Parts: sequence; structure tokens; C-alpha cells
Amino acid sequence: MGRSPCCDKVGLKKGPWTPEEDQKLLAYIEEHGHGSWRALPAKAGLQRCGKSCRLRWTNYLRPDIKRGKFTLQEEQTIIQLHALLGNRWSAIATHLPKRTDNEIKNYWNTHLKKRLVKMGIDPVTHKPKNDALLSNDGQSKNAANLSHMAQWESARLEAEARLARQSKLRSNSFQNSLASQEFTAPSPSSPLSKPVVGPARCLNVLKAWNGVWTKPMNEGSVTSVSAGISVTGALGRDLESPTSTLGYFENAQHISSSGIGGSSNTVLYEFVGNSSGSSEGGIMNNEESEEDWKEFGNSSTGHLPQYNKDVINENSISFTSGLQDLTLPMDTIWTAESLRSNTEQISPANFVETFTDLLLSNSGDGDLSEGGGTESDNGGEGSGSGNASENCEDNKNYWNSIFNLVNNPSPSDSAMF
DNA sequence: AAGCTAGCCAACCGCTCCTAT
DNA sequence: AATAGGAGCGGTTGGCTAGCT
Repeated sequence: MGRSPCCDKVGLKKGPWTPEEDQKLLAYIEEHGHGSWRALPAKAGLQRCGKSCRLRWTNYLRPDIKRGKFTLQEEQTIIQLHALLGNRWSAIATHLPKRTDNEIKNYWNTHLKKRLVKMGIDPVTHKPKNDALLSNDGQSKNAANLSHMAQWESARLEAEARLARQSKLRSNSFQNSLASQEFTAPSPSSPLSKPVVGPARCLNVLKAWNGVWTKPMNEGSVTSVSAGISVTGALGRDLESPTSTLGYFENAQHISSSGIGGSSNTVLYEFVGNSSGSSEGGIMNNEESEEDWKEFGNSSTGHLPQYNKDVINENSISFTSGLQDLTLPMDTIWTAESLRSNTEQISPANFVETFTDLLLSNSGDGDLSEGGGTESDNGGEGSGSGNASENCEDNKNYWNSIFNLVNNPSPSDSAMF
């Protein structure tokens, strides 16, 4: 049947926006809110299609946009989230509050992807490029396990997003009525400084990791995980990114309330939300950034569990979290559908616990913390040309570094979390 | 100074998802 | 249940700029 064009294209302007057009769009949204994007151009006196107006607003004119170079922490966050979510830029943007999905996408394509390639890491899979050369020594299987886990998390986030959309719609009219009151147009004296929305939520699994890893592993993981998630919920408001529909984890009924002390919440909240220091001002030139990257992954963590051989078998992954057991086959890709049905068996907290255990169990001979990682020390041309064992190290250290970053974020003024 | 190349990024296009009818 | 329309997302493009020859 074919889709009708989003608007009548005859006579509509394309290409770069002029300051006059920007002013018209800003003035209109300031006064009326955007309302229907399709109807907006005519009402605002713009010879543009609604889609173009929306894009201009969300990617450029919106008052809560942070422009300029990405901080190291923002880079790290993007990489972590990309490892989990893939090219779901809007979902990633949710966790970098003042960045747009378009900006993140551009930054990934022009900077980060190349950097990973340089390090010999496949930017799609986040695994060493010649991982296929690794024999059946278990390392590649474990890398595959991680990939599977990422797929699972991705599928879970899909479900979350679905829930969030539903709740968003329910509250939409209320938010719309607020929007026009909260909006403040940028002015020379206060350029694009007043956010319309608050800080974005933290990716649940990252917070969960925080929750688990900031405590010794002999403490109840479920308790820790719950604490991590509950902080997200405790913010108590809809922090939806304007560029994303990814939502809040709202199923509080899944989250154990036991063991969530107020202090635990507070500590974690401060940890994720109150960072300052070295990156003050947020600007870092590329060379500094590269240097920091070379140290990426050098720290080691404690609290690492012993490798549990029973968890990852030849043909399956078994989740034995104590609350419920689940075995999933290794020889198939976990589709969103299969995961949805399977994950019904596991509560979110339970999931995170088992997920964390598996991730931590990544090293077949046991100790990720030993990696001590100079993974990117040979940065430029290095790791890609290494032998198999070096690549195992790279793989191990790469993921280890992701975990360390979650666990031990470097001080910065990043707006993330 | 002119031409060429590569990098960056704003914007467009086509598709999917969701809702209303 | 089927269809149409709106909104949003991700891939891609094209113009601008800086650096190099």
C-alpha cells in the first residue's frame, strides 16, 4: 500500500537550518510545546516537515543538550553500554543524559569504533578480532557466553522499554502540561542551560553490578542487587530521555526489600551520582583521552568469586542462583522470544545475580583479577597481532575493564548516572 | 595558492513500532 | 482484525572544514 509521506514535500525546505528558522521553532515550542510534530511547521510558520523540526529540536535546539567533547567517563559508558546493547543509540543516550542519540552515534562511528579496531577488538562483538583462532580451550566459549548474556540483557531491556512506553503513555498528558511550564528558551545569558528533564536513569544491570561488586561476594548478592536497583526506583520520577523511549524498571514487586538499608541506598546513590574531580570541565583532548585509554583496565578488583565449573557446561548455561534454576542451551542464539519465555522463570534480581556470577566466571582458569590488565598498553597496533594467549588476555581484560569501570568509576563531572 | 583528502557532524531517508479508528 | 497515521529509531549521506601535498 505504501506509506504516505510524513508531510507534503512540495515547497518544503531541506538542508541546514538558518538562525531565523531556529528562532521560529524555539519560539513556537516555548509558547505551545511541540504538540503534534506534523502540524507544528504550519503553525510555527516554517517551511519544513514535522520530522525535520523534531530532529532539529531533539538534536540541537533542546535546552538540555551538552555539547563539546565527550569525557573519558562518557566514552567508557558508551562502550560499556554498546557492549550490552549494540547499536541502540537511543537506549544508550538514556544513560548519557545531556547527549543525543545522534551525537553518540556519530561519536561512536568516528572515534570509538576506530579506537577499538586499533586495539584489535571487534567493535560489533567487543571481542578480539581473531577470537575465532582461539581453539576450544574454553576462552572463546566463555566469550560466547558473554555475548549470550549481552543478548539476554538486551532482550530484557526490550521488555523494559515496552513497559516503560506503556507507563509513559499513561502519564503523557500530565507531562505535556508540565512541559510548557518548565521550558526555558536559551538566551545569550543562559545558553541552553536549563534542562527540561532530570538526569537519566542508570542502566539497571550496571547498577546491579555496582550493587554486587561494592560488597564482598559472601554477602547476599540478591540483597546487594536489590539495593542497586532500588536506588533507581527511589529517585521516584520519570526521567525519560527526550530522545528515547527506554524506560524505568518499574516492577518493584520483583525487588526484594529485605536488606535494603537506607545507608546502602545513600552510598550507592552518591557513588553513581556524585562524581567530580579530574575531568572538571569535561574537556579532554584526544591524546589525553588515548593515554587514559591505555590505562583502561589496569585496576583490579577484589570480591571476585571462584569460578564455578558447573555454571557453564559444554552445551548449556545453568543458572543456579539459589532461588530458581534454569538451564539454557548454548548452541542456539537466544532470541528475544525464547528469552521472554525463559526469563519468566527468573526474577530480575535473580537474573542479575546469575548474570553477574557468569560474567565474573568468565575466565576458565579462574581469576579475572589477576588479569591486572595491560590490555590496551600496546594500544595502537598491538593486540591485534598477538598470539592466542595474548588475545585471551585481551578478551579477559577487556571485559574485566568494563566491570572495573562500573565498579570503580574514575572521578569526573560526567553527567552520567 | 590551489587542489586533494579525510574527518566530522547535521540532517535526511526509510523503516518499525504503536495507537487510534 | 485490518488499516492508516504519527512518532521515533538507526543507517546513511552530503556539505563543511582542517590538514596535507
